[in-house]
Amino acid sequence: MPVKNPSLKSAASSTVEDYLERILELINSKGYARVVDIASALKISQASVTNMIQRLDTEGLLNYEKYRGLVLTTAGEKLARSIAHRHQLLTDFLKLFGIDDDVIYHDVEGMEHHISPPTLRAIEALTAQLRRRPALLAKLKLAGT
Amino acid sequence: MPVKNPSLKSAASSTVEDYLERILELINSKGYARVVDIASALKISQASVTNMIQRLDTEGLLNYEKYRGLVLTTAGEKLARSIAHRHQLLTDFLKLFGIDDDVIYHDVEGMEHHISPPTLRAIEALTAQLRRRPALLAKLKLAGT
DNA sequence: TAAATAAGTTAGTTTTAACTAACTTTTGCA
DNA sequence: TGCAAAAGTTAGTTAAAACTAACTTATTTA
Ligand SMILES: [Mn+2]
Ligand SMILES: [Mn+2]
Ligand SMILES: [Mn+2]
Ligand SMILES: [Mn+2]
Repeated sequence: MPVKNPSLKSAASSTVEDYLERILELINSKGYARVVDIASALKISQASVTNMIQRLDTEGLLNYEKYRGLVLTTAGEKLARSIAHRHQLLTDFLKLFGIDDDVIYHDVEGMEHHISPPTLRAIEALTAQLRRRPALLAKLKLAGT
Repeated sequence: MPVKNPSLKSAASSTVEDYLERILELINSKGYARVVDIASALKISQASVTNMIQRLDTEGLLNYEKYRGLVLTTAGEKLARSIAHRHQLLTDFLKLFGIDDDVIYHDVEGMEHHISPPTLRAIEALTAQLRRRPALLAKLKLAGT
């Protein structure tokens, strides 16, 4: 079921979003993103990664030099950052409830691609409010046992 | 990106979940689910629906008699109900924030397939608590302008 | 610095879930 | 009752995104 995702300006597919997210993460943590590391982070083959990188280059989200390496373009970095930010907000929200980190990661990794800006803003504001209400959160955690 | 969804006993794909959800909805509203109505609800071709119905029959989620009609099996109905319930809980949650109905529907339709039971329980409990705190909700709605 | 290993690429294949076109069955109505 | 329209089915095609196998380029190390 190809559900269109209008949540970000340049409507990228879930797949593209996950690649960009991983690439930015690798650049932030080690300074560069190699094919082999992207592949291992996404648990897919290097061949698939090469293929996608070439596509992202074509789409202007990164510049790629064969066999050498890649850098995100301004557009690519901006998009990657918004994807990472959305992931973080959703994670922060779910962390309020004492859900297992693995479960949170799994759920966020799937749902993030389907959250529109209005919904994300609501969740962000809600998270901020809930953080100021430990009593309410305590009640919720009890309910979850 | 084939993200496995362990959120329901018999791990059905997002696609299967959407079909079952539509089928149950049609049965609830008009008493039966025809190929042509499932197709129009999901905005896909009748041929695709026929194909999926045959698959769901094979998988034991419904009984299908060619050219005649279908009924959900006990397993199929149980699964469909849990899918519908999850959809409802997520909708109830997002309705708290004054998000447009269209946006809510779109987001829920996508994210529902990636919400694990613990996350769903947390959201359910949170919704119940927030309903008792109109002041907090009012504050959130202001933030969203 | 040459051989071995690691990394990256290409070509072709697979899977899933759509699609269209042509056909069959059922239903509704003159 | 029979025929046209609606509904449903089949067969073959397409597209996205994965895969494997074989190949090329780069890096490491003896
Ligand atoms: Mn993510
Ligand atoms: Mn993701
Ligand atoms: Mn739904
Ligand atoms: Mn859905």
